[in-house]
Amino acid sequence: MNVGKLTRAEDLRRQLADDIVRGTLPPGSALDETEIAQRFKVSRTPVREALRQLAASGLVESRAHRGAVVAQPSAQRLAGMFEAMAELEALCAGFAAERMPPIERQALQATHEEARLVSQAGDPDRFHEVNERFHNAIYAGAQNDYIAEMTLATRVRVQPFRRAQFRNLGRLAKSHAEHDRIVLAILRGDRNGAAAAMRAHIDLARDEYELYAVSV
Amino acid sequence: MNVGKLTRAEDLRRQLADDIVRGTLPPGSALDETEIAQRFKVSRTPVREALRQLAASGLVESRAHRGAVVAQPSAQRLAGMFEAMAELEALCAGFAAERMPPIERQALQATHEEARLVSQAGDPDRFHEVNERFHNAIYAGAQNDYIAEMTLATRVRVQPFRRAQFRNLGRLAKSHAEHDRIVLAILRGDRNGAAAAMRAHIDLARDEYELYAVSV
DNA sequence: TGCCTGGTGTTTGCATACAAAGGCAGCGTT
DNA sequence: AACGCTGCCTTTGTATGCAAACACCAGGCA
Repeated sequence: MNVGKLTRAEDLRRQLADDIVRGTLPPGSALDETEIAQRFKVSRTPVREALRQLAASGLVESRAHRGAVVAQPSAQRLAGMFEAMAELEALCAGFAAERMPPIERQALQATHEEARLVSQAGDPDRFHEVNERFHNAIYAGAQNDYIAEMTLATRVRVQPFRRAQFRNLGRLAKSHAEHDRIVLAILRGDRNGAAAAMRAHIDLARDEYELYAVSV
Repeated sequence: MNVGKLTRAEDLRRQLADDIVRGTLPPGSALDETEIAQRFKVSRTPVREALRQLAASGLVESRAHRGAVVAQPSAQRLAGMFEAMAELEALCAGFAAERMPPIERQALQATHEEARLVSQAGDPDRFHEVNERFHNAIYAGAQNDYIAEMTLATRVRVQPFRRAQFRNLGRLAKSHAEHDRIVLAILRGDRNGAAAAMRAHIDLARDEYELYAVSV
């Protein structure tokens, strides 16, 4: 159960965060301390600590004496989170265009190429994984760990609301075409171009989400 | 002791965060659970919860079985935090230029005017307070709560390292002159101008910090 | 009939006791 | 004399029990 050197609370935190991000625990789900404790065969203490940390990171909302639920932001707040993500990712892309060392540029190109193959194969889950690596490579390329962490955290918090995104047919190919423009701009050191291309990419992803959301 | 409706853990979190931000607990200070519990006359449980939350917010660092200390970022990471702050504040200022409703614009002007008087009076503590209100008004003006929170959180995390900033002589007057350019750009709806002015303002504040830091 | 009030039940918040993991010091060995 | 090992001690991690707060329901009063 508690493998390795991880503490139980840390283990729970990861597990719950994963369930939230992957959609197993959809927004609004109640998180009962006792129930979780029994399910994971631990006492309430580490469960409480895990929930506190998740609340601090924004994935769950908890109010005193009234329990915790998976965060369910308003439409307005969600729009704000998408906007923040667009700006942060654009910032990372812009910095990456200026600062990314040659080796990382090559790795980015390789990941991008890998994504092309996967998108042609039409495998949504695998594309999702490569897509994450692609964006992470750009965060790292910005050469600013603090900004990279903020950007990743925002992506994680938005993730529960863009689940079935790549299920949607031509999205894979379109996404890859947008990535293409981003990569070219970064490789040619064009900060403004990279930022603009990334902003456009995220905005399109948001639009896809909205199309999906209204149809649910 | 536990006045109002606040829970003990929440109370402790605020108190400790305040002590860290105000410099009472300088970076690197050890945070012993038992010692804090005795000092505040509570058990270790709420102390642990408070420390966990502070760790999640980045103000303290804690490693399993090895205790918690007030966060002490490397010079490189601190530089990254300053850069992030500059970009986030610039983003807020740019959005504010486009989106701020008339009433908030008037309030911003009023705060700015108040700061002028205080800077002429040469009262560092009071200027610090008005300065915070000024920046908060711009965060709010961006009309995006998520971005506003991120920006404020970054400011808070950097705060322990810019303490004695306004002690330094002519900094008050210079700061107010920079604010002037920011306010003018926002009022004329000049997004790029506002962002650029704010970025310059934060960069100068960072430079002042570096001057101060090397002399310690 | 509708609203307020009081009681009860369920859930969270806190305290205390115990377990376990690291760090350190002292001793022995090389 | 220096290095490594072992055992203790300090500190954190977890469990459990109790207290307190909120929500819901029932009963009475307007």
